[in-house]
Amino acid sequence: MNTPDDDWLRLDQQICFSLHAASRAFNGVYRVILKDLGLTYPQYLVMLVLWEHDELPVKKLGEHLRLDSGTLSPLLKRLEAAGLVVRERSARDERSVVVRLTSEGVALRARALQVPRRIATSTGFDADGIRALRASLDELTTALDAAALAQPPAAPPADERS
Amino acid sequence: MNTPDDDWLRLDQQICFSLHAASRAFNGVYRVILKDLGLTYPQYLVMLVLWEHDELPVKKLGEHLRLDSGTLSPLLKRLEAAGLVVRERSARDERSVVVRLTSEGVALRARALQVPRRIATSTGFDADGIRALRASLDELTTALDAAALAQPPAAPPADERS
DNA sequence: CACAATTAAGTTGTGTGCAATTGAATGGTG
DNA sequence: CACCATTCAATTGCACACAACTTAATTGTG
Repeated sequence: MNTPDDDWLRLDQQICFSLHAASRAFNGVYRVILKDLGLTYPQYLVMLVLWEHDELPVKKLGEHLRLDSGTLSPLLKRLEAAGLVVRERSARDERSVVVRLTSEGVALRARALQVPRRIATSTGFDADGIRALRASLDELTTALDAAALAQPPAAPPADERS
Repeated sequence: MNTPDDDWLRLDQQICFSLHAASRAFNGVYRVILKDLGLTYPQYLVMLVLWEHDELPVKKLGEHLRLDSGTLSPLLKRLEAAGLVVRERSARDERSVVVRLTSEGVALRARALQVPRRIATSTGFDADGIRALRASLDELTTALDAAALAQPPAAPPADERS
């Protein structure tokens, strides 16, 4: 069963559609469930990290979430406006901004405790199924990240004179 | 091994992180590869559908892609500006707008033929692995969509008087 | 035929996501 | 110590994604 280029365009469609669709479907369920908490999905991800670390510089937050300041800055401003976090420049390194939970932010955790179970139920997967899927996705992400670094055919080494 | 709520918040983090990360990693690889074609990832998805159907009303396109006019209208305008498609109101139903490939749009398909193989390589998965992942994702999407419809606790039946 | 309900696109507003740039602060190096 | 490269946030610009609303056309019903 060889796969001529023409068929590949169809098969490929299935793969990217599937991931794209799953991602947005997940987002949709989170949106519904998180509405009670007044959080968006990405904001919830930030809160999850903060609930585990209490206080973090924006940089570290970005590393945990794979997001840069371009995304985090406005998002954190909204969380601050909502009274869930405060941001203040670090005393030791004035370049760094530390994000800290307010008491309100800490308190929200209690109401968030029910979220994971509702999500898990919504997936229709059991614990093992979720674990397996997560493993596949992580493997995929690792491979894709490595490939993304290797791909850029338009960005050569860039030394050799200059 | 019971899982108290406190642990769930951690486990959950893993799941949504994984999917979120995988989705964006995929997007990143597509971005790099599609740059040659001058397409974004969502635009590529639209083109894939059009390469199979040649001409479709916006509504049908949205059903294939699970996207609404709010997303498609500006996206299609950009594809039209790029000379890949034309949009014209249907003669039979003036509400409907039909999207059709231009000869340039048809021609682009030839250059897109190499994309799926490069993507497949980037995933590091073989055909079976991809198939399995796709199956899991589709299953997940189906469950999530069903759950999203069932969830809304804030949108009761809404008949019973009124 | 008249009119309400429905349907299709488009528009508006909000919130990411990311590349590219800016500006301030820090850390070497000579 | 002076200067340059690096680092960290923030900002800007562009492109989704989606809810809510608007407008125009069509359909169903009386």
